[in-house]
Amino acid sequence: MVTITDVANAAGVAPSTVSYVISGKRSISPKTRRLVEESIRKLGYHPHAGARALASSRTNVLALVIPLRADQNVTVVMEFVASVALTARAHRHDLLLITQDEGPAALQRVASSALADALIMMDVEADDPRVPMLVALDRPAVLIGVPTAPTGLTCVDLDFTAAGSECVSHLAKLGHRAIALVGPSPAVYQRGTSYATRFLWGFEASAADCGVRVSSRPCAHSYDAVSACLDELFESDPALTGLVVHNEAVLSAVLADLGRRGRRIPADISVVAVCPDSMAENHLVSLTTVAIPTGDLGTIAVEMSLERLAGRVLTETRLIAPKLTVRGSTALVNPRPFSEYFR
Amino acid sequence: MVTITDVANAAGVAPSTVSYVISGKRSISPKTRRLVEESIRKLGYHPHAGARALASSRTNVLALVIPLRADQNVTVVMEFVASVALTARAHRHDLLLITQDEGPAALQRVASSALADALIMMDVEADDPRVPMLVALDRPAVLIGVPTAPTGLTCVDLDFTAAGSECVSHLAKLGHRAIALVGPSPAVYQRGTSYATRFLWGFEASAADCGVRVSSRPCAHSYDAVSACLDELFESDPALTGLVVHNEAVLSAVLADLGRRGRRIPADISVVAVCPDSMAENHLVSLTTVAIPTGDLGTIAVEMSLERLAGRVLTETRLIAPKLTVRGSTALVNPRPFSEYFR
DNA sequence: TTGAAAGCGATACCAC
DNA sequence: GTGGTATCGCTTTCAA
Repeated sequence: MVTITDVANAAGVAPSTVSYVISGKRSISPKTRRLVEESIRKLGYHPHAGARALASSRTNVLALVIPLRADQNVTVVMEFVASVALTARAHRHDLLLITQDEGPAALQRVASSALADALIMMDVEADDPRVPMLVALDRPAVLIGVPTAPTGLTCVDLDFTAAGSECVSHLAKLGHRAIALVGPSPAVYQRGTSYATRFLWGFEASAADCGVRVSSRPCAHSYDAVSACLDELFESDPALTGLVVHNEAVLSAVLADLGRRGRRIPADISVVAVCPDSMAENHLVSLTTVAIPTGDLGTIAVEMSLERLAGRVLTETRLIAPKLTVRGSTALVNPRPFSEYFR
Repeated sequence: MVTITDVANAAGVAPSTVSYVISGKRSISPKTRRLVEESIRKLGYHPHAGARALASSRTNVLALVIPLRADQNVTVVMEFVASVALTARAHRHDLLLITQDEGPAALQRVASSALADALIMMDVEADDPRVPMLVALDRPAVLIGVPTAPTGLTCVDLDFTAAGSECVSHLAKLGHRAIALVGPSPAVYQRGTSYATRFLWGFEASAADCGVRVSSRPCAHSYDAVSACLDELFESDPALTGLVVHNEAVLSAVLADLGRRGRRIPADISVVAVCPDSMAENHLVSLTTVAIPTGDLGTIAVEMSLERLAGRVLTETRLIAPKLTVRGSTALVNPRPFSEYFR
């Protein structure tokens, strides 16, 4: 193993000088710098992470806590992980992956054993037992999502309330007067994962404002569940012409089932999907979406963590404004045949 | 911060004794053990990971290198990550996530700076530049996938050749005589990711054996690409009655497009999907699959890494036998109307 | 602008 | 069965 002393010897300087060349924490003569940098390259020196952590109480590692549920939207999680990983690396940090199922104890463990400098946690539930733990910990933490009581933690998320409104008002502007929501799986609501409820608030509030009739159902991810969900929605409001799908996992099943029912998109029914933009073109119809900005969320989460690590305390809940992109799955409402209204 | 000395003082023993209680590397009297364990609990002691790594040259961290491409099968990656994470934790190890785009240098960095004890790498390409790097490193490495020259590295993967055969022979047994393969995206073939070619070998070899006619096309993940791909396949062989889809990302698009063409599954066309079993029920039709055993692969990869860390050298390429599960998307070939054969 | 040396918090060897 | 202590490789204070 190549140590800092090896480098120092090769360059004919003291170990501390090598350390300062690397950290840039004091001025170094150009000549010394060149000498040291060359030795580093020549020897292929990489500082020992453990030794560094021990001496500096900085690991340069961020811990990311992710959900591993099957009923979960995999794409969102993956894109988010990607974004966090890339941003972290851009700031010379590495990523430690923690799975949610380990619960609060894992956070404790990671923080107390100095495995990471800061924690980023996805998929926060309303009354999440990990939140008080995070607060008790001495490390900076950033939440993706908004718990009932953020108690000083930094949060970042899509403004799901605004997103819900946006979906309804877009459809309302196109003349739709009966709209339904295919929501996340029942389990998501049961856990009180806040984005589900926040979206629903916006959805319903906007419905009142726009004077449209709305209904909604959670929806599990099996095809049968999707089919049953649509059955119920159409039954409760046969005049439905607009559908909002806030459940990435069932998107293609919803589209397939609408096809099976002979409902053409967007001629018979308009569909707005809440999902990452990267999914918009993978279906039979190019989808009008309200984007889940996975990339931005990841980047911001990392940058907020680093801000806090740098001592800048920002007790902030940052909600990102939704962006709706019109594509091929929404259109002006199609006046229905006379007969359908009076049967 | 609670240190080992704090615990030692609280228990009235030497720090080394605490260390030995924790590691179990020498016998301890029941009384001392109880005393120490109590102090540990009471103080909430967690050993400092960096200090431990420095002293023992073990980090208890595994590095996992994953691909982040959009054209990639997200579900497979996620399930695999989950399995690796869980197995690692079960063996008291943590997981450091490395993204593939950082290339060979990242592996070098992680190994040389002692960030992890061993490396697990997914999505290995035939002539992967990271493989020689991995060989040069002093750390154990396990590959998911099989490069052209494993040069002593431990590899584990589904036996994709056998999987390809299995798909064909299942369909052949049902009487299908014209079968097509919707393959991974062209990019996967271009990169020489070996599972694609291995599957194709098995697919074509078995076709010869079973006396069936086969054709195949790679397929990108946009709906348009899927549609074009099916166009070509049906054009090159209008009598097609069996379809094998070795591309999880386009599965639902394929099914949707078959629907659009008026081909019923399995009445008009049988479909075998190569994907994790967890995806079998999410579609309009319950899918006959050859499972990608993400869970097993992850578990085995971790256990092999730990074996090598324990000094047991197993220069082994382990291929897992495919398992085909019959569900609702394959059926006995449907004799086509006379007219279709002669038009 | 540079060097010497005292820790950081564990592990594991050597004694007893 | 237990304790003392050198050691791991780096950072950072103090001194020059």
